[in-house]
Amino acid sequence: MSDKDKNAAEEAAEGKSKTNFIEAIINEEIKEGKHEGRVHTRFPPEPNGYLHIGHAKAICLSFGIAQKYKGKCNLRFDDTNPSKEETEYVESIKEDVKWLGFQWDEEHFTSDYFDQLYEWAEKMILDGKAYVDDQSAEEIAAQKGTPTKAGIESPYRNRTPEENLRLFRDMRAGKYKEGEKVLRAKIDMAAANMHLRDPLMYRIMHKEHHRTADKWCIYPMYDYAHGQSDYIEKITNSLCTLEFEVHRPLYDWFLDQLVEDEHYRPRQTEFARLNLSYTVMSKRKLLQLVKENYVNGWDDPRMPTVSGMRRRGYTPGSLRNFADTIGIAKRDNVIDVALLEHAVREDLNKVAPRVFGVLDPVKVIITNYPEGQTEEMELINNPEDESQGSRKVPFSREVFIERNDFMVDPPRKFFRMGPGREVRLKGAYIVKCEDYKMNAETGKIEEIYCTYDPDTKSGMSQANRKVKGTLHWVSCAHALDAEIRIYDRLFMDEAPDGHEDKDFKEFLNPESLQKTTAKVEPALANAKALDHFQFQRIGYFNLDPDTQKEGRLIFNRTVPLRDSWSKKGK
RNA sequence: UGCCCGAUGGUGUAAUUGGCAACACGUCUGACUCUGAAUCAGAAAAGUCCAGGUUCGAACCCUGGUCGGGCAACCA
Repeated sequence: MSDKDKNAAEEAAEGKSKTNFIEAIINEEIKEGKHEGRVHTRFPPEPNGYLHIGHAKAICLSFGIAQKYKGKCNLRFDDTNPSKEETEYVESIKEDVKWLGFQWDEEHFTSDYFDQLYEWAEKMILDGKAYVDDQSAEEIAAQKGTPTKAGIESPYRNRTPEENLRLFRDMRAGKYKEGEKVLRAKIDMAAANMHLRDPLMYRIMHKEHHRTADKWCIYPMYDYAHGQSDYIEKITNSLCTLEFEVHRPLYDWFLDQLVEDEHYRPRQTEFARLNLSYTVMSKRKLLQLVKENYVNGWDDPRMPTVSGMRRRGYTPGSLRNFADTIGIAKRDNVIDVALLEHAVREDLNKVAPRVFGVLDPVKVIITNYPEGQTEEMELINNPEDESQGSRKVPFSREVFIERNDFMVDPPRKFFRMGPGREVRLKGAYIVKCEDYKMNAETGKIEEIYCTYDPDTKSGMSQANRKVKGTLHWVSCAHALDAEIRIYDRLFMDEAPDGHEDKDFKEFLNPESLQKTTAKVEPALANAKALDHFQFQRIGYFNLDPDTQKEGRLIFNRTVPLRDSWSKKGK
């Protein structure tokens, strides 16, 4: 654990951070002496996909609460549906949780509890609380009624416990086909809460389970498994998202039937899930993007997955800060991605070295600089961290600058180059734009002609002269060509998330991934590959995305014109 | 026309649980800058969905509305 983490934990323990409503509930429980002040949470993903930024919020919450109260937090894989779950996902989830900076106290699988759950099911059958239904899924659905109309009881509802037990054991023994029989809880077909209308507890699935293989052919449903798993693990606070709110009465009902030690009864509390603007987080849709090759895998840098964001250069700390900033509440929310991007910039600015690279080069010729001369300019690697030192960058008569760092007719607050203007080439000289060559047909700038002031080299007497702005540059003679993948937002507009069936792929940004040849400084010669990300206001480079261990570089500004400039004119 | 939940500046969250509505992001203005659009200084912006009620006092409690979300998978 880093010092920073420690401080955060201590601060939280001392109650310096703001308290959310869940902490208020826990404080109340502690005051009442519930669980003897013990706090034990859990993060229970289904291993059917990769974790995304929404999960990161949930992880920070459950693990964060445990840290704050010096309690425990378990990682539990909710693997009750073998048709969707895979070991690949289990591994990625563990990796992502660790990367986020959390270590779970216990690791479990719901499948570890299949025996116990089965035993409890038999008990419920014997108690007359559960029965085997022979009807089809369609028939059961039809009998369920609607939110405004009560359901009707199954003709099999009143079988004797003995018969139910025999049938249930036969189900387990594999005597029936999928869909032929199910086990249902006997609650109330007229309940106002649809989830209480004799919900399914077990269904038959002749499927290989990623952990129990073919041991079972009946699998428990989420509602039957979750509360009991919490109970088994002695979870005190079971935190989940809002859509499970209507499940809580059922969660409690099952516990009512089975809890023997009230002391260990867990409590479910719901919070609002994260919604991010311009971001699709539905696992189903992310899976579709992967399967249909719209992206290059779950960890494609454009994906909102934890692994994608890792490749994109987000730091664990920035994600935790983000989670902390958005807080926890029960009301639906949509967070602007700008807030997330702000969190990375804040973090990256402190750690990432700066380099020169020109994505869209225009040649600048310094007409009064001696031909063939080269100077080594000393550049600070990170203005926010002296310990990162400096490097030498060669300078010569012809340099590339960014195309959008020059405007023929600059608006009021444009501090970069324009005809007749002086700007500083960062770490080198002040230059003045004397002339430029424009393609008459396309209006494209082809070359810019400048003169330099030899007395203004960084560190020299005249170096402090005020100029409009500062530009990054790369010497033409020394520039390296770098194949760069430029990543931008995956979705341009608000694509429908969740279960809406509109084709969200229509909202994909066709230019979310572009390849270009940029001019970069020689120091990047050993970079294996460069991925460039547009974080709204800074360009960010990830060196060597394969190992993900190498550099975090900030390419000196690659910001497009601000809207407000064009609005205001000059 | 059922049940459950929610509603506080543009956005998101607070408000010592009934006691001066605060913080962050964003926006705007100015300053500064060898690019961090960072930083610094300042400003605008809600009177807490509406209508009643209780109270010395209500964002908070009560009643009735309005609006928004969720719930009818052999998914989780």
